[in-house]
Amino acid sequence: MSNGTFTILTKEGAAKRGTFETVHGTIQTPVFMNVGTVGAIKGAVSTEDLERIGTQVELSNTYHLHVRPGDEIVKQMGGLHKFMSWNRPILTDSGGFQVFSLAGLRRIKEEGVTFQSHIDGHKIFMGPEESMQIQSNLASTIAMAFDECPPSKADRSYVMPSVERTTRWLLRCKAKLEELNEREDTINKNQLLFGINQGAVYADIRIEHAKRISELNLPGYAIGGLAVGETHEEMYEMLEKTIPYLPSDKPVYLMGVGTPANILEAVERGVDFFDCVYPSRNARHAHLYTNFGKINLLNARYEKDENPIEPGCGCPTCQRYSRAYIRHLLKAKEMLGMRLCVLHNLYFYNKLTEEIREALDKGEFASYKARKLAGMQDGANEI
RNA sequence: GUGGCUAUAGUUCAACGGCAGAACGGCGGAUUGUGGAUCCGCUCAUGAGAGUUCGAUUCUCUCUAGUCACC
Repeated sequence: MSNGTFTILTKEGAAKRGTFETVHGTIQTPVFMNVGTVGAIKGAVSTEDLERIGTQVELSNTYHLHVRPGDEIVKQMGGLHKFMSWNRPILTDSGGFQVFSLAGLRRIKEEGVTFQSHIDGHKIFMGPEESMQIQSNLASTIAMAFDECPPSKADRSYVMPSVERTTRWLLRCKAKLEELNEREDTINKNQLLFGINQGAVYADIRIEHAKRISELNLPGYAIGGLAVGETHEEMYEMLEKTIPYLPSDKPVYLMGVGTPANILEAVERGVDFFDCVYPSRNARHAHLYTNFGKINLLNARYEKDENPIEPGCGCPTCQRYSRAYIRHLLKAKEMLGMRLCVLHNLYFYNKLTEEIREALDKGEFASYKARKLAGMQDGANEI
C-alpha cells in the first residue's frame, strides 16, 4: 500500500472508478464524505452509526475545531481519529470556506485572515501556516489547502487577485505541511495535502489556476467556489472546462456539492470526491432523500403513514420506523427524530455513490445515471 | 353564597366608538467546503343574547365560562 496513490480501475467517458490509498485505509471512489464539522455528525450520530451506514470518509473543519475544543487539546488527546474514535479516513477542511461564509466577521490580508470567533467574538488570525499547523495537530488523513472562496457573482477584478493569492497561499501550505510531516511530535507524518482550484465562474481564470497548481504534484485537487449562487449549468460548465487541466491521474474533489443529481452530473464530468451538508442539514429539517425524489416528512400527508421513509431502503431507520412515528418525533422536537432522519439521508448518499461505483465497474454508468435521474424527479414516482 | 376582574386566531397578547394586528403554532417553500441556524409565502379570531349609536372588539344590561378575594 502506498499512501496517497490514486488508482483508476475503469473509466467511462470522463467518469472514473478508482481507489485512493491512505494510512487510514483505502477509499473507493467516487466517494461521498460525511460532514461532521465539529468532529461529530450533527443529529446524535455516533461513529458506530457511521460504520453501519457505509461512511468511508468523515469530514471535519479546521476553523471550528480550532475555536472549540482547540486543536492543541485534540493533539493532546492523540489526534482527531482517537479523540472521536474513528479509525477510517478523515478529511479536514482548511477554514478557507469560513472566510467566505463568515464574511461579516473577517478581514483578508496577504498573510492571512483575521476572524472574529462566532463562539465568543475573540479575534483569531489564520493564514496558510496556521491552518496547516492546526490540521497537523488534528492529524487528519487529508488536509485541505487554505484558500479564499470568492462569491460566484464576484467581479473579475476581485477574483483575479484573489485567485493569485490563493496560489501563493497554496505554496506556503505545501512548504509548511512538508515541514510539519518531518517533525518528531507530529501524529500523522503521512498527512496528505489537496490543492484547491478557484476562479468563480470565469473559465479562463479557473483554467490558468488549474494549470498552475497542477505543477505542484499534489496527491489530489479540489474545485472550490462552486454551488455558491451560480446556476447548475454554470457549475457544470466550469467542471467541463476546468477538470481537463487538472492532473488526469489524481482524484478531483468538488467541494460542498451537492444534490444527488449534482453528484451524478459531476461524476460524469470526472469528479471523484464529494461532500455536502445537504443530507445531514436537510435531514434535521425533515427533508429526506429517496429514489423517487425528496420528501418533506413534516407535511401533513405523512401524519398517519405507516410506510418507512423509503420502502425497500436498507438503512437502520427504514428497517424499523414509520413515517408517522418519525414525523411525530420531529414535531415533538425529540432528538431521535433528527437522528433517524440523518441516518437515512447519509445512508442514501453513501448508497448512491456505491451504486455509482457498481455501475462504473460494469461500464453501465450512463444508463444508470439516466434511470436514476428519471426516478428522482420530485414526487413523480412517490410511493 | 357575596364582591371584583377577565373573555379577541390553536396558544399568549395588542387594537381612541371608525379597515381587528403581532409572536408562537399550523400549512407549504428555500437552504450546496453546517452557527441544531436562518429566510420566504400562506392560513386561522372578537363566548351567547339584548340595548345605546350613523357605526360596538371597545359603552350598558342579562346569560355562560374562567379567575381572584372574602365568607
